[in-house]
Amino acid sequence: MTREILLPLLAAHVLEHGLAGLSLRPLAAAAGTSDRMLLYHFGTKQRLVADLLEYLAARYALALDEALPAGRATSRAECLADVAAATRGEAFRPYLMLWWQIVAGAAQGEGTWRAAAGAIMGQLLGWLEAHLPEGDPNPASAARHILTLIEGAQMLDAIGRADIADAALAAALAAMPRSL
Amino acid sequence: MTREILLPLLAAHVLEHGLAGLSLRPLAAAAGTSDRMLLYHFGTKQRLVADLLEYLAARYALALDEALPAGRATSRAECLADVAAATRGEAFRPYLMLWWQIVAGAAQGEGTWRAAAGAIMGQLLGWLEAHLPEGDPNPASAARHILTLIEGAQMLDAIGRADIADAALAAALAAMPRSL
DNA sequence: ATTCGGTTGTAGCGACCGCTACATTTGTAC
DNA sequence: GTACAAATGTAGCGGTCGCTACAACCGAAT
Repeated sequence: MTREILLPLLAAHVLEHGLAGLSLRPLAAAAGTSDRMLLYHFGTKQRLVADLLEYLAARYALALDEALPAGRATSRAECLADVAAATRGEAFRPYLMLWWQIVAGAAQGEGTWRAAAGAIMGQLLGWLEAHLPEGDPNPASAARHILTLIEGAQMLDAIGRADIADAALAAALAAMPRSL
Repeated sequence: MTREILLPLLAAHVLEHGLAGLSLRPLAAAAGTSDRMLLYHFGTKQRLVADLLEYLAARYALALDEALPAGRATSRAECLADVAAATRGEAFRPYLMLWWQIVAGAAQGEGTWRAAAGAIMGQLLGWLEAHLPEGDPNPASAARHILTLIEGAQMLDAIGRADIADAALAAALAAMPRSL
């Protein structure tokens, strides 16, 4: 049972139960092994979590690529609407539950988590820039604007105030000229 | 040493060290008492945290009222700029560090935290609606829009990507007509 | 002076934590 | 078949956790 076989099983457990109170023995049991073997493969709980974070970030990027439409949007507004529709669905809830724990860890100043969070945001930013309309005069600025709106909306979703997020995205869409 | 005297001391420790790995013995030591007495006063760690959360939310609301300008803004853009300036400063960093842990807890489905998070967002929303210009045709919508932008920006601040937040707010400001 | 309820200290329970020492099994190369 | 390294099981270490039993202290009412 190598690390590569282990990682998806560990990821499944973490996606269901979160990273907050993660402890080796239940995690190992969920993967059909023992704490002893997790430490044998990863050396340390800290490194296990770091590796798991990296693996989960890659999986999240993959899930994004599947869920998001392939071509370019025809306007900034459509781009925002597409990303909102794709990432605010039920399918992404486990990832987002984890995401807010990563943000919390990063806010606390922990380097590993800050790096993971920055990488994930960078990836999303790259996707946004690549999917804005060809003719957009300032895709970098538009992508950052959209990303910030999406993340604010997702936070409000997470705390059970999706109503605020809905209204906000509607207002933002209304303020974005369809011609762009 | 009553609960009312204890709460500010506990809050200070939590603002510095976070809620994530909170344990009674160091917390008690920071307040000059013992785990034994914390449980005597609060009954249970769970209720202690709930009371502390309520106290911190009140303190945060107070800090907001101090930091935010008193009168109405003259435009949606000014309103956004005012709130961004007030809440993205160094003074609010401890509160925001805590905030993302509350969000993470709420995302995990924990009721107490979700309630606290919803209350805090409700308060901020109320302030925003009250400080938009008199003539705003849809203050409810504008407040939700601004709130979402602010929260997205604060998340990006928290993970060390304030650059994205800056660009996003600049773009959002540019898209908000000064005439509103 | 005594009683008594509210407050505090001491000590420790049982559970879980990350991690490790040690022995054993297993697979493989000779 | 044997030797050897990788993989795994067993058991437990030292530590921290939330929480509690018990006794002592204290101030006020009688």
